[in-house]
Amino acid sequence: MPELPEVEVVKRSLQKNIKNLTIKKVKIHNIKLRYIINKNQINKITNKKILNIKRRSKYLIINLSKGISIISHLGMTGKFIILKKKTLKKTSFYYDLKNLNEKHNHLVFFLDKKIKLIYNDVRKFGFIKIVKTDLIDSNSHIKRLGPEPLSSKFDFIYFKKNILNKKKFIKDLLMDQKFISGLGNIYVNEILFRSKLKPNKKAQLLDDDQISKVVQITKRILKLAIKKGGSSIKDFRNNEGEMGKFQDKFKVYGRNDKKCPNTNCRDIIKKLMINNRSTFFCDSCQK
DNA sequence: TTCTTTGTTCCGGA
DNA sequence: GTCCGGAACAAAGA
Repeated sequence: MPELPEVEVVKRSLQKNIKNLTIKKVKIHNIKLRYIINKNQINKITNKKILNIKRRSKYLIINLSKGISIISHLGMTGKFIILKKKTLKKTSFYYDLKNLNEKHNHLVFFLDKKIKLIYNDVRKFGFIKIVKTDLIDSNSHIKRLGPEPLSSKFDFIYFKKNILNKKKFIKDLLMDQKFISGLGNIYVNEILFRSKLKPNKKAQLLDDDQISKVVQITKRILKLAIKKGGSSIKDFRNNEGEMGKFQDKFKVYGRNDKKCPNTNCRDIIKKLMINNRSTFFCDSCQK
């Protein structure tokens, strides 16, 4: 489930592998992703050079020549896979390819040097949109996004200013992309455990120390997760078919009924639904 | 057949 | 007008 760190890992991998290549041809196997892809959109990106790959929140932005860009969201199970003749021989990647169900390869981009970029998405909640580069900031997906958690805009002062009168639970606030963009259910559960905050604590009740802590922990966890190559819960893989390693660092996510990882605590991790999302926490360690 | 999974959007009520 | 919670939606596997 790609959240900010996973999308960042994908971005870096795309930068390494497909930057400066030209899209020669695009084959659509399935037009029905989150939004329907039409032939006209595909025509706009053929014979364009890939200038840069960026990330905003959980969105990938691929800048092409002639002022055209691709905005993509991976949804739950979206993956970009880079296929080179050379990489086929690497065992880990080859293994992964064999296990990849080809019927979920919805788009194939044929690039220079016989490199193929495949968009594979089992659930089809992800999307690809073609937009003019100078209209990205005003795009409906992008324009309402709050600050990037790793930017200097997300700090103690911003947090404190924006929780006044916030009756939301702290968990819902961290999930709110208008407040802070890029976090999803998994990382929010982990951030709250490490910040020692109950998910259903009202945001406006956080004191200064708690605000400092949650800001600091958020940045630290995201940086570490990026360094570890993201998290592979079910099927996240980077472009080269490799798993992330951050899931080994999970302290609460998916660990309901198991012992709290804090050595001096004897409680077990509880699971409850908040806003229809699985929420994992330790009743003793989180206040 | 039903349940679960996710991020986003929409709607009704406060 | 704004805020908030809940539900709907997309698809498929268990």
